[in-house]
Formats: sequence, C-alpha cells, structure tokens
Amino acid sequence: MSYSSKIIVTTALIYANGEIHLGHVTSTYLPADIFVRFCKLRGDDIIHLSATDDFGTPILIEANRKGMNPQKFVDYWNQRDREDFSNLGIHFDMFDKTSSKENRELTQYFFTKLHEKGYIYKRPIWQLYCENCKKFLPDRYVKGTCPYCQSADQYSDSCENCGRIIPPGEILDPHCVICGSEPVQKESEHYFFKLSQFSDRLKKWLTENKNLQTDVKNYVLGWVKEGLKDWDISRDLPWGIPVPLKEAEGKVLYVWFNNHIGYISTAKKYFAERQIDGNQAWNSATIYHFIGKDIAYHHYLYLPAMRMGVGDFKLPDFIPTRGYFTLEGRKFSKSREWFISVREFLDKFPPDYLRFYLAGITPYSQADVNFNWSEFRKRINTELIANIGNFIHRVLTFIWNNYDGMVPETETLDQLDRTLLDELRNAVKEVAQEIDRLELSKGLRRITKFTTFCNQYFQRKTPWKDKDRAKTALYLCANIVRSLAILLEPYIPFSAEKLWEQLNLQGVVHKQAWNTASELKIPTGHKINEPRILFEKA
RNA sequence: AGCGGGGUGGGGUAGCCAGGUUUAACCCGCUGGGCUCAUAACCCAGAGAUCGGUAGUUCAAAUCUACUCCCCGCUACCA
Repeated sequence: MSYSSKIIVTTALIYANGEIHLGHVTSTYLPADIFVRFCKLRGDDIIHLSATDDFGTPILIEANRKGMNPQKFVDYWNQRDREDFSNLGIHFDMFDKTSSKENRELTQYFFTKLHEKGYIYKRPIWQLYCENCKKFLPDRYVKGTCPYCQSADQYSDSCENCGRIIPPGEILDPHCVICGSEPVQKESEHYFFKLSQFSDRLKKWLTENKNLQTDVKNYVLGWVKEGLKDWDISRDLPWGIPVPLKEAEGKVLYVWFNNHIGYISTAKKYFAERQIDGNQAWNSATIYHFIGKDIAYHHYLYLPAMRMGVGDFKLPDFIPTRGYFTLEGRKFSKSREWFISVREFLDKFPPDYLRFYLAGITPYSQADVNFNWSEFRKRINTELIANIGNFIHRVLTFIWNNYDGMVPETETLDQLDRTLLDELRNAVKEVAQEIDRLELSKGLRRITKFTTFCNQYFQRKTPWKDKDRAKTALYLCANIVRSLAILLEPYIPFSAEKLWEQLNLQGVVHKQAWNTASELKIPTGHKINEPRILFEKA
C-alpha cells in the first residue's frame, strides 16, 4: 500500500522520571500541537508522534530507590504523561516509548549498520568503579563535593549550587550513590561514534538547510568549527538497549544514541499498523522535530550525523527550537522547588488559559520565555476575556436577547461592513501565514488585532440603538464568531469547541476547513444556543 | 575565557536579516472624554521612548560596520 502522509511532526521525548512541567510545554509540546492543529484544519496530511524516553542513569537510580522494576517505573510515567498531555489538549497520533520492541530493534539496527560501515570503534577509558557494588559508576552514580563552591552532595558532573560543570574526575570526596563507599578508577571498554568524520557533511547540511533557525545554526556551527569529538555511546549499565555485539556483554547504548531513533521507530510502528511502508513514508514526508534549546546539539549534530551514517532515513527539514522557561525571572529548578507542573497548574486554571498565555509569549527563537503570574492574569483578563471573549459574548447575547436567538437577515452592505469582511479575509490569510512560518505568537497577536477591530465595528454600528437596522451587522458578527472559533482552535481548542456548540453548528470545530473561516457559512434564521460565559476571569 | 543571544516610552514586546513605505508600532499601565449591547467589559482622544554608549558607512540607520558597557544562555558521558 502506498504512503499517504505528507508531514511528520515529532516532539522531544519526555524523560520518564517526573512530572511534565511548564518548561516542557512551552518550548516543545504546545508549539507543536498548535502547528499540527492548524495544519489539520488546513487539510494537510499530518501526524504528531512522540514517546517517553525510558532509559538512562537517573531512571535506573530512581527506580532502584523506589524498589521498582525500571520497566514498571517508566510505564507508570508514560501513563501519567499521557494524561497530562491529554488534559492540556496536546494530541498525539501516537505516543510510544523508547523501551518498545520497535525502538530496541531499530536502535540495534542503527548500531550494527554504523559499526559495519566503520563509524564505530572501541577503546578503553578510565572510569569510576564501585568495588562493593561490583559495577561501573557512570555520571550520576557518583556524588561528592563541588571543587568550585565546596557544596556537598553534588552529582559528579555538575553542581546544582553554583551551576558549574565539573570535569570528570575532579569531584572531591567521591562516593557511590548506591552504597556510599569510595569508588576506584578502573578501565572499561567503550564504544565511540566517529562524529568527527561527519564535520564537513554536517557543516554543509547546516549551512544549506534554509529552514533551520539562524540563531541556533550559528550556535551549533560554532561547535563544528571548534572540532567535533568522537562520542562515547556505550554505558556499563543494566538498564538500556544492549550493544548488539557478542563481545559487549553487559554494555548498553547511551540514551542519546537511542532516544531520537524513537522518532523513526514510532513512525514506523504507526505506519505498520496501517499497512504502510514506514521507511518510504518517512523518507517522503516533510519532517519537523520540535525541541527546546537544551538539546540543540543532539538534534543538530548527533542525530543528523547518525542518520547520514546509516543512510536509510532522511534528515529533518525543520528543527523548531525554542528557549528556556523562567519563572518570575528565575530559572526553573525542580530541586529548589521553583517550578510549576502541568498538574499543579491545571488544578487552578483551565488548560486554554495556559495555552493562550504561553502561545502569546513564546517567540520562534531560542530566546528565553518568562512566566509571570501577574502578567498571566492580566493577559487573560484583558486580551482573552475583555477583547476576544467580550466580542463573542456581546454578539451572542445580543442575538439571544433581541432576535430570539436567531441569526437575523442581511441587507445591503455599507462601507464599514465591507471593510469588516476585508479585515476578516486578511486575518484568516495572515494568521495562516504566521502559523505556517511557526511564528505562533505573532499569529495569536494577529487574531487579537482582528478582534479589536471587531469590537470597534460593533461600537460604531451601535446596534442597541436600532435593533432593526442592526440586523446586517449582527448577521455578519455571528459569522465572524464562527470564524473566530476556527481561528482560535489551534490555540485554545477546548474553548473553540465550546463556542462551536454555543453557535449550535454541525460537527466539531476540529474538523472544519481553515479557509471556510473567511466565508459566511451561518445562514439567516439559524438558531444559536443560549450564550454562556466562555471565559471566567482569572 | 570562548561561543551564541539580547539591550527599543513606567512594565512587556514588534520592527533589525533584505536601511528610506513610521510623524518609531503593539499590549498593559496612566490622564481625559464617550457609550451602555457586553464578564466595570467596549469605543475615542491624549501624555510618554530618538531605539545601551561612542565612532563610522550612506543622500538616508533602531535597522549596516568597528569599538565599548551591561544582561542572559551554553561549553559535549545532565535528561
């Protein structure tokens, strides 16, 4: 069977060991969801895929601490994350896990193919080893005192207190996280990926791909210029995807070797369930990988290099990269309890408030995004409620109270009416352009610019003075409210759907065609449902 | 230290890449007025920045160049 989809969107895989927080949502999942929702309305054949990232040291440590089997542990988080995303209206066509059979197989295939082609070699490295636990202690298995600020109980690779990166071997008073005893240096064989060999090809690809953001590109090109180092892709851990070589007993692949392969393995699984050739589907689609800038290196260097090396799967066309999330001007930090989880937020406010606010403040760049509670409230109350919500509500209640809830008839359009329709067409066109260019905050601003005009129109028409003469205006406004439901659907899908119901229209707003937003589809005499307040003040 | 990003009215931003379509735009806030259909929401008018600093390029610079000050992020086995 031949392939049908045209666009594949993936979002960075969420690490399966903790709550989803607003940082994840802001940089990655919300932008992707808005984009995908828009494309669906536009009629594109598009799918959104993601998964949990199930391997790695922190998960193993955490699972051990809780006395849980690591697979059970990541399954728990996978389920919990699905709920969070669903509650936020973030929809996936498939949400899988990197510990899936498909991803294990594809990852081993990647390794084998790269190994055959000579891109992987083995060499011994010195590593800390715990003689009590009889195991090597990678990165986060060792804690000690920070050599810079003397802060105790820090992981051996970085200090939470002063934020410095601690070079391997420099941590003071190192001890094993599991048993507390002091580790010794011991030699271990590791596998390395020849990233250095891909320098020229990466440089070419980065330079020639015009879809990549220039700021991120410059940042990454800086690394290439400095010279890429080969990459240690194996770990002495019991939790991970085994290195598929007989000689490599007990070694697994590093999480960053396998997790982005999850994009492809999930896609293949998705297509396989539909009897579609996954490789062909992947290679003929336009690929978007949405990420946060913290993982820019992995997506702009490691990922493309690995795909170049294997050769079977095309590289991404777009890697939309957004910045860090700060809360009241300070960096998010779980350990310092300076963060907001999705659950915590949704206990207080509806999901659309979060979507509306975040979409409005997140630019298409790696600039950081600051969340501020008072600004959040202000923005919801003034833009979402007093501007957009007010227009919708005044129109609907006016029709309900003055025309028995029936959309009135239209007569000859005057100059102002025609201007309104021009504004509508422009808005529909320009919002689409912005979202298509991934400029989501600008798209939202374009919508509020339009509703400002709608409020002005209503004001100038003074329909309350002569209900009979106001019929054309209300006919037009009712239709514009319908258009707004469609325009707003990518941003605030729950409210858009409620609005669709209030308008008493057929079907669901999510299945409408974007272009019909510039048409007048509600006929005279159409009965709306009783208007209710769509947005309560925050 | 190096690399990347940024400094625009009281706050938050757009514009800068492709210099002049802008008397520097938008939102919030502020001042005054109007309306009363609407969740004290809406509409109109107004005050307020010469675009971090300096020096250049140009007929013309917030937009280009150099230097400089300040802020933020990153620096590879942290996901």
